[in-house]
Amino acid sequence: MAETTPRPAQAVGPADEPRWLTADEQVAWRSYLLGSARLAEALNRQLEEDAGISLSEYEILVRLSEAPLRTIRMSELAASLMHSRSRVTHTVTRMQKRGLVDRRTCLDDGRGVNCVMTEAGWQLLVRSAPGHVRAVRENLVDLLPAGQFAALGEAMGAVARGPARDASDVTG
Amino acid sequence: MAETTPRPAQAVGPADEPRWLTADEQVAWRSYLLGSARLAEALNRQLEEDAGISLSEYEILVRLSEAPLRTIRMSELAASLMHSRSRVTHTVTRMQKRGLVDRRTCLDDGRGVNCVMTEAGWQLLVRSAPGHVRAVRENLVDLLPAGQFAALGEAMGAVARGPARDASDVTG
DNA sequence: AACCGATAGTTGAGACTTCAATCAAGCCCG
DNA sequence: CGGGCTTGATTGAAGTCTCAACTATCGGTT
Repeated sequence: MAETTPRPAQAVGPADEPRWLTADEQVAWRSYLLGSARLAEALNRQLEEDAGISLSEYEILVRLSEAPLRTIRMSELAASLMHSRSRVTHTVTRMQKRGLVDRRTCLDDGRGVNCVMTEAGWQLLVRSAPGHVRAVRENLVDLLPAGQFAALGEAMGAVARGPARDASDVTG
Repeated sequence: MAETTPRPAQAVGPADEPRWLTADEQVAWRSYLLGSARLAEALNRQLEEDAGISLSEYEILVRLSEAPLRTIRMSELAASLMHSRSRVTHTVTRMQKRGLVDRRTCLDDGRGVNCVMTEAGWQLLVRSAPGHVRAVRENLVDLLPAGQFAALGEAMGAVARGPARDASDVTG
């Protein structure tokens, strides 16, 4: 077992010795990498085949469907999805060409742009939601006992919040 | 709360009524989506800045570093990463241009191609591993109590294995 | 030996994302 | 009012991934 160890540099200066992952942590981490890859793949494939949209486009439709007037500003859309502004711009442009969303100028802020879901977008969401939910169940929720799924949600919530940024961080 | 519900079609035919996610499941699922997006983003950024490679390239280097003769066949590489063959072909081509890996024809199978890590690839892995591990800790492992991280690993292992495919599945 | 379906890998086009540069509008301060 | 900084959004180029089509080899069959 010693020879093929993944740790490139076993002996490092004691001062800044990196804290390698333990064997158990390695296993968990690789499971995460494989599981998340597999899950993303499955969900994207299902949506693409059944509705002709990607998971990010679906997520945009969901956010819009929940918003008052089915309208959200571009930057809020980006923030709520943890996507870059540029990414949302491109994605919304493509969706707009397909008639799923529209752009409106933002009245109270000349810089802002509102993204509005069209009726066609709504219809597409209605049609694709059941299949998507089924895929989420088959590939995630129903694979785990309820408690374990809830725990996973908790954990990933902490990950989404990210490392606590205290004042000593060099943020600027 | 009723009006902005994300469920497009509340009333569906009772026969094939979709099993929507419960409110709790919704929260957990969205935490997953946000957390995984944030984590992938953080790890990719760190590797790109500090080592000039992406997470998938890093993973390829790790797999190679663990293999006998630091050599793996393309298709095994693809399988072990849950990536498509095509994706691995493209990625390896780029890495080869940068001198991180090399291709060798496979002696025992004329169709096969072996991917070999070069010394430069090994050196790059050695240099970048500490920073990457630190990022994994900061953005995932150290955010969770040890037991919770282990549980997450368990859960994602089940996800990686995927839905049990019994004989009644139409797989062919 | 010639065939045929399955497997390994590549290729190129199109779709998607990232990054840096740009533009426009808001905000603050003297 | 008139800078100058910050924020919101877009653009285009470069990089990456997916998908379908293609080539080549292997294995089993006759």
